[in-house]
Amino acid sequence: MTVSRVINNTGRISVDTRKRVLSIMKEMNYVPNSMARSLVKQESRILSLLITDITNPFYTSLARGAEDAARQLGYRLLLANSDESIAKEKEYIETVLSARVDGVLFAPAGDDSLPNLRKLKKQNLPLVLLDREVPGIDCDMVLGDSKDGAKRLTEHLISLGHRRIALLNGASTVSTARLRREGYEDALKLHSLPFRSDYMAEANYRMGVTDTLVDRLMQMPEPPTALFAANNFLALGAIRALLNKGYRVPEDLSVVCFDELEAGFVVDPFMTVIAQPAYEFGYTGIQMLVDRIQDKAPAGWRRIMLPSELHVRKSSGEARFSFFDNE
Amino acid sequence: MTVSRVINNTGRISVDTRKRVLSIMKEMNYVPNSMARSLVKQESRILSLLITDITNPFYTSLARGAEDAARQLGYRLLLANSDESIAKEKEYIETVLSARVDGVLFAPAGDDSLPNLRKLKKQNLPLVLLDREVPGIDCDMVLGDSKDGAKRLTEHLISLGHRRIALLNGASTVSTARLRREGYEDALKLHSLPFRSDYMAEANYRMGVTDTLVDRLMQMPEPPTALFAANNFLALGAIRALLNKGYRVPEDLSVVCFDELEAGFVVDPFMTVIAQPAYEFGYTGIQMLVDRIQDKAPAGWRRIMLPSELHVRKSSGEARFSFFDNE
DNA sequence: CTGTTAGCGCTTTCAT
DNA sequence: ATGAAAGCGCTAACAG
Repeated sequence: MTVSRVINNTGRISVDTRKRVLSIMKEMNYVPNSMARSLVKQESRILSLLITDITNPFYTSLARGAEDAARQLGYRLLLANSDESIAKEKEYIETVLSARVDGVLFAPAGDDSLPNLRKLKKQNLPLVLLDREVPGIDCDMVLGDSKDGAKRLTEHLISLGHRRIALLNGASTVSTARLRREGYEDALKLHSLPFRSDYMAEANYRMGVTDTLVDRLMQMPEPPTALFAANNFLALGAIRALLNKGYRVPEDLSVVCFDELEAGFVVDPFMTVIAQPAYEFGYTGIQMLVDRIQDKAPAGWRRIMLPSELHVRKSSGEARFSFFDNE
Repeated sequence: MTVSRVINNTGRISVDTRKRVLSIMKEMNYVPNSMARSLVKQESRILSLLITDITNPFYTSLARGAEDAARQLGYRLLLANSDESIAKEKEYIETVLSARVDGVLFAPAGDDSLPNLRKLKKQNLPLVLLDREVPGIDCDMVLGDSKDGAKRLTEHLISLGHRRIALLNGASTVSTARLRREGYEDALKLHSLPFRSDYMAEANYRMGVTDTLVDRLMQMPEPPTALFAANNFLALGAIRALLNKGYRVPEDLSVVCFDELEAGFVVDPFMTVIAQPAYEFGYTGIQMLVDRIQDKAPAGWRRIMLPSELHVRKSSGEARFSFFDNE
């Protein structure tokens, strides 16, 4: 009818009819059905964002950025949470596919997300990968410089006099974990320090650190004097385990990590971190996605690498000498 | 066609046809269009959750609870974030209404959410209010016992010897803020302590505490020796301001608050809090909502009040005497 | 067991 | 400036 024209402010309509339509709309509490509209227009103006841990401030900041960008560009944002689970990710793919969203912002759980992502690509759905790369998938991406950040964090520890630096890493199936390890090894090499596999530990990014793991590290004949945790929650888990066991940070072990700790660091700015611009991850991601949807994007895939900052705080302190050290 | 029957596993279908259909579906990467389906079925199997601050661990835990419950009950969850803004809330209402979701879980920004909520009710959309009440709206609710929690927190301070206890409250347009103030006043009255309006301050729940505000409190002739903050972020903001100004917690000022601080308290369990079961807020809310949708709910409105726990930690210490005190 | 018809609420496109 | 017809992709209700 003419109603459609009124709603969409399109075509010529007499002032009178418009008024009448609007008043009747009010009267009967009419709300347009966006599904019906999407069905015929073949677009939903909905974008979707998948994060791996809604509990982690890195991802909530990212979500806020994505939300703001989406709103400004006239899209709605569907937010979902995979809990680092490939299975939930798969469910999620089904949903967004059948919901006919216009594009997807995707923080993959890891390399095993490949089949999930392939499915997405097969439908030609515009896709931007966030934070983590997945070998085998070519698409737009917004990443941090994990390798460089890890290197700077490790060098910070070395500059403090630490020679025995442990790495508490995420699963090696996640690109950021691999790169952070590389950066860590690079820094060691650069300063002629040996890489010791017994200083390596792996855990889930979602706070999967156990007391046992910390015990193993601290009860070695030559325990580390510093620990580089690959993300904020890993660091928190490690510190909790350390305190449980009666160790102090940084006196007994310096701890540094990737990603800011918002609430945590406010009480008493504590953690030395490489802070990534989480909000910009989301904001930039949505911009790239919408560019792609509206065919304003360049032909090739874009790969944006956002800079990070080293914040030195209290969790990292000077190494104290011991007879184990050679230097 | 027959395809619909295959997809929905409904009606009688020969094994052969089913196989053929499935294989062709695979071949052409067919994905059912859930909008078209919802259009005819008049239900979307989508629930929607609005929280006021995606950055606050209380709400992210709540969201995880809602997510889990929704998944288990066969619904999808659309997550959104109002930033405590009535305007964003309004936009959101438009969205969920036109998206024809089956029900809404709603944490209102405050009493001014009333028109927004009325709009929702006018469409007869099943609605569950979360965490905050709104005068004028009758519906299912999941709440915490703000008054009792505030009372217990205040009494904790009193039992520590504090007589001059300030209240840093949320906006008085939010029901929880009003109730927390009542609980605070009750505790004072019960212990024959005077209520002093100059010990009251108001700020936005989203970390809107300024150094000025803290200054005003601390530079009074009789400054408070303890501060009760109405939520976690208010406490964090206050502590940050205090540390900025060179005060120590709890030595110079004890600080306690509502709601847990997840990440924050892990580093070194610090804040004395009334912890609310955030996850259960979300989980229970979805259950009530789905009951309502499926007409399994009782006739009247249900109002569930979830219990909270007092966790005494380091941010609250014994009051030290001063000549200002009478007792 | 499978196909047909109709219609969910909208937006084209083409009349009037 | 307004209306009529057709169809987006699906399912309910009947045929066959």
